[in-house]
Amino acid sequence: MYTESIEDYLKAIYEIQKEHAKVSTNSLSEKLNVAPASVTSMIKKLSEKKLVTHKRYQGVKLTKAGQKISLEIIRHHRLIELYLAEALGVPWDQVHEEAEKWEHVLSEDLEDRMDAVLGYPTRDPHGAPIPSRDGTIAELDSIPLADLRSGQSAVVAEVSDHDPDLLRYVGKMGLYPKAKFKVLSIEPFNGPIKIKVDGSEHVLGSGAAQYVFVTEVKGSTTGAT
Amino acid sequence: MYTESIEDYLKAIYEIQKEHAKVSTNSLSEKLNVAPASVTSMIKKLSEKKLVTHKRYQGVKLTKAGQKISLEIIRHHRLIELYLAEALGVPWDQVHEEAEKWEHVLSEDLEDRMDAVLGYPTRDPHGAPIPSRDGTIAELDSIPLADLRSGQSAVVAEVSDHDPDLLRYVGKMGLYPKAKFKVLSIEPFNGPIKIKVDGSEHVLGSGAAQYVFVTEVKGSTTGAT
DNA sequence: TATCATTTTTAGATGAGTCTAAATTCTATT
DNA sequence: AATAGAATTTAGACTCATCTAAAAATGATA
Repeated sequence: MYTESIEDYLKAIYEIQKEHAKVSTNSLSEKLNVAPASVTSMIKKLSEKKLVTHKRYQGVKLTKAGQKISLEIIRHHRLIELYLAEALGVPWDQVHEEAEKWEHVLSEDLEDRMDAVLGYPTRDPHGAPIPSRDGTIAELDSIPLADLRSGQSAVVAEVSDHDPDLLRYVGKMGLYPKAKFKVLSIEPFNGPIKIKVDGSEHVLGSGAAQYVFVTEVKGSTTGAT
Repeated sequence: MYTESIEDYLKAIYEIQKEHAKVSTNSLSEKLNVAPASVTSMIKKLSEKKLVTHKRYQGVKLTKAGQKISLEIIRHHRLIELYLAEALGVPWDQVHEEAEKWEHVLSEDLEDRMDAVLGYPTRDPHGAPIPSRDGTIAELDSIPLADLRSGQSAVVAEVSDHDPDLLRYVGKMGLYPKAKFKVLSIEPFNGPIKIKVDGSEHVLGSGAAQYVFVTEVKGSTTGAT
């Protein structure tokens, strides 16, 4: 077993790697809320344990072994989130925080039991894919809502869980995973976006729209500038 | 919030205090699997935080504040045990280990949700009382099964959860909390005990019978020597 | 291409919790 | 009451993860 701290680093590296290719000391420092010097010394340790590869001043990259562990933690995290939401009615903006602590102490046996009770799910409450036990993960092919055009309709695939306020904000509009909606208008220069979800209209700031990812985009691409 | 280690010490002190009045450095050392010197230094810290009182060479005692915290942890522990058994079907010999880790990271909100789902229970799967939120606990008035006499019948109140093997052993005989049974014979000098539970007979070593606590004792006290 | 701001690393310290070995205090027995 | 053996505490060291301050490397631009 690895320490909680090591698990947190590996998870953070995986998440940054998914978006940025370069996983810098600074990005980890920000994500984990620790000083850059602390990151450097942890990187040294992870590197010795062959969980990451590291070239000085060039960022880190997970090894096979490192990725396996990070996906195990992410599996724990997302199964827990879904379990809390489904079985105990915890609101989707609170499940992340709870899972953040529990994920490090969940046994494999309990993981399996939760998985079974949930019916072997593939998505967490925010739409993020749940890695399988053997370490495969179905990453989504989705785009930010902010990139849509007027007149297009789409389906919510995933909402970033990094900020509870964001989740409450878009939740009030009904923008949960699998929700269908239509873009009525979208203003230029990152202006507000008017959408129709389940019969009712809402206006959404572009900041939030960056963090709502959608699929099944249909309709005119020429509606607005 | 206190560290996991502090919580473990407080819980251990509570548990020893319940049986032994003197909570010695050595008893803590054994219960927590740490060196006696480590206990001494932790006692110093707990004492500074006013969670225990301590006279050198004379053992420790929980303060009001210390007891409150230890009961909160025990509440977490026992609610989790019951939840795991009821909601996820975890066998009663495994719930302790799982709860031991989870108890330290359980939020108050989740505690409340589990409490409600379980219907505000008063006993964990081993029959131990669950402290209330405000820190009251209904300690049981029970005696070890080993102290019974031939011919007496009684009801299982609680089984010690300190050893999973013990739980599996007595579980095979049906000696769960609330089970009624009758002592058919009991041999002297800590000999084997023959009992009848739910229609079938079993023989039980006195070692195990020390850790099974019973109430509602009825019948002859004069049956055996 | 030389310089300067940014990023990263090194050096050294800190706090938490643990350990071993040695000293001290207590207690039971003669 | 003296003393042997057990329990407890002190002293000093270790690991883990972090920090701050300072040095070094990078790379962007004038």
